[in-house]
This record gives sequence, C-alpha cells and structure tokens, in this order.
Amino acid sequence: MADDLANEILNELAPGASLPSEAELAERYAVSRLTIREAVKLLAGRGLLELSRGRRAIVREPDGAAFADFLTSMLNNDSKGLFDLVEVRLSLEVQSATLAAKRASRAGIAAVENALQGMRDTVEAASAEDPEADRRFHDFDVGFHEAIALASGNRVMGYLFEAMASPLRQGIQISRRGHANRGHTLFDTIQAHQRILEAIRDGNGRAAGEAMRLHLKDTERDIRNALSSMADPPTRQRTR
Amino acid sequence: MADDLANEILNELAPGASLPSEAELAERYAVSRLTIREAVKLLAGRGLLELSRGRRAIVREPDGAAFADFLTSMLNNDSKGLFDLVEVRLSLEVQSATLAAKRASRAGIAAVENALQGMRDTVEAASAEDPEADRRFHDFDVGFHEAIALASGNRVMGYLFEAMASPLRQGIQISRRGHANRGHTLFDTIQAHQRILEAIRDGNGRAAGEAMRLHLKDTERDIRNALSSMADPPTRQRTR
DNA sequence: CAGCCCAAAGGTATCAGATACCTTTGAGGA
DNA sequence: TCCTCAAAGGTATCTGATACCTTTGGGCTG
Repeated sequence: MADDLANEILNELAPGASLPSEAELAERYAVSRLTIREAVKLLAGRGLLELSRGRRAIVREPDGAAFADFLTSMLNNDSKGLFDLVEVRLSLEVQSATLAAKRASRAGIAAVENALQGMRDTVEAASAEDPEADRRFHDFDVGFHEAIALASGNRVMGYLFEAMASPLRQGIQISRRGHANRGHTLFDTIQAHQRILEAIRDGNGRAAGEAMRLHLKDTERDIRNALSSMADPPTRQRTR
Repeated sequence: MADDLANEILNELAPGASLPSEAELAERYAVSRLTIREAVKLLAGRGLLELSRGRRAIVREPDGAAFADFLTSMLNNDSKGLFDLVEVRLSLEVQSATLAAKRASRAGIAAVENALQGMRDTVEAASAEDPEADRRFHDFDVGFHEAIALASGNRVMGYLFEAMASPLRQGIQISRRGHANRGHTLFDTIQAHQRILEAIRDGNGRAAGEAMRLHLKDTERDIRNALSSMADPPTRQRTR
C-alpha cells in the first residue's frame, strides 16, 4: 500500500516542486498520516525526495545519488573497488568525450572551458603551500569531467557520472598523490585536459575519446602508484 | 533519528540475514515501532532490505536494483532515454568484453558458452510460432551479456549491468522487432554472439571489444528501425 | 520608518495502543 | 501418512497525542 502510494505521489509531481503537507496527502489518498510517512520515507531512501524537519518535502531531480551511496559503501570495503570504478569510468568517459565532441552545444563547451580555466587560475594564484588551493583545483578537475558528461547530451551518462562523482573524488585525491610521486605536475594535468577540450571543440570525436583514454590511463597508473606506496592498504572497516 | 537507525541496523547485519522483529528492534534501540518501520522503509527504498508482509525483512546483497528503478522510470518518460541507455550500454559492454577476454576464468567462459548454447537450442527446438520460445531466446540473450559482464571480473561493471538489465530487456524486445524488419534472423544474432565468444575464448581483448561493438551498433540500428516503424511513438504516459 | 524580536501557525518527528490481515507451523483427525 | 485448520508470530495500517523545528507577520524599539 505504502509502496503504491510512493509511486502515486511521485507521478503527480514535477521535480523541484514541494509536496503537500502530510495531513493533506493523507486526506487526498484516504489513508492515515503514518502510511504517508512511510511512503515518503521510501522515496527518500531512493533519493527522490529531500526531507527536512519542519519543512515540506521537496521532489528532487533524480541524480543517481542512491547509486552513489551504494558505490561508496563498496569502495570502503576493498581497494580493488577503486580500480573497478576507474575501469568503468574510463569506458564511460571515453564515450562521453566522443559524444560531446559530436554534439556539445556552445554552452556545453563553454562549461568545459570554464572548468579548465578554473584549474589554471587556481594553479597561478596559489601560494606554495596552500591546502585550500589544492582542494579547489581538485573540484575544478571533477567539474571538468562532469561538464563533459553533461555535454554528451546523454542523460543516462550524466546520471551515472553523478553517481560516481563522490566515490571518484576520493579516487582523484589518491591519484594526485601518485601523480606527484611520479614526478608529474599540475601543469601536466592541465595539458591533458587541454587536449581533450580542443578535440571536443574541433568536433573530433575520435581524438576526444583517445585524449580522454590516455588521460584516464594515466590516472589509473597514478592510483596504482599511490596505493602501492602507501604503507597500509586503504581498506576502511565498517563502523559497528 | 530514523535515518541514523537505518545505518545502525544495517551495520549490525550481514547480507542474507533476516532482521529481528519490529518489536524487538524497537526495544533494543529504545524507540517506538513506528520509528523502526520508517528506518526499515528507508532501507527498503535503497533496495537494501527485502520486505514481505507477515515475514521478517531480509538483508539483501546490494545489486544495483535501486538504480534500476530509477532508470526504468526514466525510460517510461521518453524514448530518447532508450537510445541514451543503448549508448551507455555500448560503451560498458565493449569494455566488459575486452576485460573478459583478458581475465575470464574457465568457469566464466563456460557460463558465456552455456548462454549461447541455450540460444541455439531454443531456435532449433522451437516450432514455427511459439511465443514462449521467443521469450526464452530473449532470456538467454540477456544472460549471454550478463555472463560477460560477470566474467570481466569487475564488480562495478556487474552491478551496473544488473541495474540496466530490466530496462534493457525492454530495449532488446524492441530491437528484435526491428531486427526482423531488416530481414535478419535469429541465426544472425547467434553468429554475432558466436564471434564475441570466440574472441573472448582466444583471450583477444581487442577483437572481443570490436565484435561486441559491432553487435551493439547493429542492435542500435534495430531499435531505431523498430521505433520509426511504429505508428505511435513508444512514449508511455505516466499513470495518474 | 527601519529593523529586531517573538509568539503563533504550520510542519515534521515520534510516541502509545489497537485492529486487520498474512504466513508459518504444529496438533489433531481422517 | 497426509491433509486441515487454528493458533502464534509478524507485518500493515489506523487513531489520537505530544514534542519540537521553521516560517512569518505583527508589534515593539531605536
């Protein structure tokens, strides 16, 4: 019953809208407030509603967050998961870069350019040892890849990318360590991204895919390098 | 509160185990049964618990089912979603075929062979117009692709494939219609699969990926063909 | 008149105690 | 031995309250 209600409720509403109050829903569907609450919790569990105490629930634009939870918990269990994720990411991003080159709108390309420019600015503006700058660079890095996924015009691709984004963030952080170990600089990273961007701007799908592939292969090596140079493996136990 | 409880509960239990009764949980965590129920619904929404009336809840092995719900609801909205999915699938499956060729165990290859043999047997045993046989062929088809995803040894790949399986089933069904329209037979399908299998068996990653790519490109054409030949577009209205 | 403060209104979060109905299981009879 | 069926154990849902959070508008103060 509550399960059916969950679908009912969702079908009535567009993303971004806020739900009627629990009391109102209860009346409309002729069930108790409790049943409504359970249906709402179910949807929240799927990441389709955003709950907050004292305020109405909001219908979320689906963004693969539910899958993200799941991926994150998997990565916490073993470091192999991180490699698996990078492999999948390689495959998806090569494709999304290829598609972006063929389909990206002017605005889509601009978003990719902005992210890259952000990386450049961060590097130039940074003083020698600014941990904050490092984090910012990192964010622009993720943003660059996200912009490409969106520019591919493939919504499933976008969702998958979002789902992977948070576990990936962890991955990129690790890879940066390996990156430095291998004597690479942030400038190298920027150049790799530059090549991808140019291929997309040229509308050359093949080149864009290949540039992305090379970049990610390199990232993969970085991660491997970082993990092997770490004393204890990054397996995080589940909290009890 | 209920949200925290959800995590608590999950951390205490291994997949496959069944939860204590609601009353017992309520006592253990010193909250009302209602709160327990909400936490349980939340987990069920994430696909981490399996609920059934009158029986205890069971902790599920995560399998990407949550993401599947989400993909399915997307596909119901517009037919473009189906193309997007095929594009993503193309990218993932080319990769998984490549990896399977490099890594598949003897048992993994056997599973792929079995699926293919199942397709052959179904075709040979089928009487002219047996709708049941058609469904079976179909299942073996999906099974073939699933076996390859598993044989890739990449767990994330496996999960993603599972998540896509149910919406994909719909896609394959449509593509079969287009397949026939273009004068192709089931035998062609079997041959395409045969080529993929052989490349995997030979350990030739490049060939396996390429064979998979060709096969899926063909499927993509079939879907396009089927959709364009359908009088009304396959957009299913949301039920109200 | 502008800005701050606070209380009321509208919400959600949770509790307690019942009822309805489903599933499993074991005792008893054919 | 096998079938039937009722009791036991569970979940699904209802009703009616209480606690506490957020928003908002009116009134007070400077």
